[in-house]
Amino acid sequence: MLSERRLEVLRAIVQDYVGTEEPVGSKALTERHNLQVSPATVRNDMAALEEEGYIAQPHTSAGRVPTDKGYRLFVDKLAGVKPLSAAERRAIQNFLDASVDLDDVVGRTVRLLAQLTRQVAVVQYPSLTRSTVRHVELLSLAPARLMLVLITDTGRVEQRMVDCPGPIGETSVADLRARLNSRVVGQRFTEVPQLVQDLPEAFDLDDRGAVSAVLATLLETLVEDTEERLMIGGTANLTRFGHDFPLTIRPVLEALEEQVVLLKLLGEATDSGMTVRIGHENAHEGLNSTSVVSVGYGSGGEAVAKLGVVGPTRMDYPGTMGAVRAVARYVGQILAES
Amino acid sequence: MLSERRLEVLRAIVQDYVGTEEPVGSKALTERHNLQVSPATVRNDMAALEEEGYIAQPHTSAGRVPTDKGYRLFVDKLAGVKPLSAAERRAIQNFLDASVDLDDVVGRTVRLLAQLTRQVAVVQYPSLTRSTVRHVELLSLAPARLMLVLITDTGRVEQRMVDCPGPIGETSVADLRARLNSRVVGQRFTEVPQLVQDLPEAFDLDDRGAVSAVLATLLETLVEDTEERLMIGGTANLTRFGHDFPLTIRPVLEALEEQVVLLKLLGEATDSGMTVRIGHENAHEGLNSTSVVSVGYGSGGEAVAKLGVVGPTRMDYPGTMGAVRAVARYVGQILAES
DNA sequence: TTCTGGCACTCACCACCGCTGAGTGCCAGC
DNA sequence: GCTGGCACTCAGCGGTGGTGAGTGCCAGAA
Repeated sequence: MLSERRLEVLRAIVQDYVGTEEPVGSKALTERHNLQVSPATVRNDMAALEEEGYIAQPHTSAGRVPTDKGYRLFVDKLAGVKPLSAAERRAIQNFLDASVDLDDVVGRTVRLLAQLTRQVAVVQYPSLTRSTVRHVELLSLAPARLMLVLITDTGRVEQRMVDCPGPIGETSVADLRARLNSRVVGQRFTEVPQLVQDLPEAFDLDDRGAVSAVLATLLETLVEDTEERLMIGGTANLTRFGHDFPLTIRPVLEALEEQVVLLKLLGEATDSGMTVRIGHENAHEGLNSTSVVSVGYGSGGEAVAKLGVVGPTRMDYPGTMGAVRAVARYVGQILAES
Repeated sequence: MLSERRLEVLRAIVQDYVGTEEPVGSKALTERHNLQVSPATVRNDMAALEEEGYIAQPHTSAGRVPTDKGYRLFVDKLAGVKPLSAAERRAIQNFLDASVDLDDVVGRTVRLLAQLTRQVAVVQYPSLTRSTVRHVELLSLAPARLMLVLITDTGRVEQRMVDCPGPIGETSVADLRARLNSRVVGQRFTEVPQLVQDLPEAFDLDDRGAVSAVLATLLETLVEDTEERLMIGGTANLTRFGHDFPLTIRPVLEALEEQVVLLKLLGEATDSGMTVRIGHENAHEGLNSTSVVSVGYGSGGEAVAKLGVVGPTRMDYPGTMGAVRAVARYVGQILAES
């Protein structure tokens, strides 16, 4: 087990390295943090920390740099979450309060997160799985063509074309619309299938084909849309990544363009707490030199989606975690109000 | 006026430079292109071209590099648009045909363009200004709260909350819905305001407040949504930009995050032809070392929105223009079908 | 007039060299 | 277990010289 002082040394190394972006040596450490011991002692501690794999030297005769394992220990044991200042919190609230619709909420959240953390921000649109149906609308566009519009309690709207096997009259459409709504409004997506399965039986034989087509499209929309949409922002912050550019930044940009990768990234966060994945803990290898801080947010007590930031492993963890948590909290409030 | 051969030399310089990314010298030129004259002659021509500002030397004793003015001449006079191969065209069509909804069409288009051109792609969502109304839907959510849903012929759906000054009955809502639709369906957005202005008069005094609120929101939506949405992709291609990285790429990433900038960028394209803006021709200074190739696309004869790519001034113009034009054409087809 | 071969010149790039200084590991002594 | 001292390592920096691609200019040929 590492002594108290050695942990203190590790903390100091992480803080200094994050600040200066340069390997930190024993002398500088004793000067900047009042460790009350000599550089030589610190060197011994560093040797021990290196032995255990918490820090590493880029090359002999250079200072030490934290490893992924070192950051992990730092995040788990040594650092808290740094709360935002009152002014910052007010600014967040004002900025988000000005949103006009769901797209705007998400867009603003992304910009806000990117700006606060000076990193790349990722925000998932509120999930449909946990959402409930607010309204289903059916419109006749042509005799055998309908448009289905689904509106959720989170303010999301999805629409699909439905091509029916045969024409369906306006009154039948109205009837179907009414019956559909009376059954599914206020219900969770997951419960919809069983609630509508016997609907075709209530209609004339002539119309059943069309009704079935509508239901099929509806169910498909519910399922398909569980694949969430995302918005990302602040990619310009990647330029602050490091000096050895193209190689570092490229795989990250590529990873960020793949929705699937991003969704997985966020997906691993648990509902309750914040998740921090450091360097190689990220499954995707393009993100091996990045850390991801993510958290769920929700309108009620439950999380409906996730948001987070992607940055270099050398990031200000307490500050980033503070910002992510605060933003998630406010977005939740905004969603609850609307 | 430049002689035929000098134009030929300029063309050769552009082609070589685009291929190798290195300043091109007189000897290499005569070897790679069969110019039928000696390097010395070419040197004289180069001196003349430089005099006129079409090419420049990064430093003495280096080869020549085209200037923005040189590229401009190349694009205007020396290069055609390189059509895609039959296989490429088939691939485009197959890929786009698989789209399920508008978001998907735009998303696929962006990915396609980025992949074909190996540059950053920007696609504007079909504009509402030129669109027509397919349907307006009104839903009562609470006694004095309605939801307004607007569906366009391009498949776009917008929804807004309407808070009415007082409660409005279900029959009045249905009446308003019917009247609204009978007046505006099939009409252009720009014509809607005058078509609905006298609607409140058809209602009881009790309901007029609510009707006015609905109309106000509708008109607001029409106007607001002329600010288009965009989708961008292929940012990872920026890493192929140049060697002197952070400085080149950063302002571009920043510019790409600002919707306003991008919209202006595309906005300058004329409806009919393709627009190529080279280097300093772009108003935004972050994009001074990039070229933008853009073109309008549309479902009918008319352009409803724009799309394009952003890349280094040193880009393969004929190929890029070919890809952009082809993609725009197919997207237009897809939109016309749906 | 226009093109060509020849020639001197320029200068970015690269490899090499030695210096400097931050940082290290180890050890003997407190 | 901590400290001061000491020898060692090595990335980074600036200077140096050679190389070669590329140039401009000029005199002579077509």
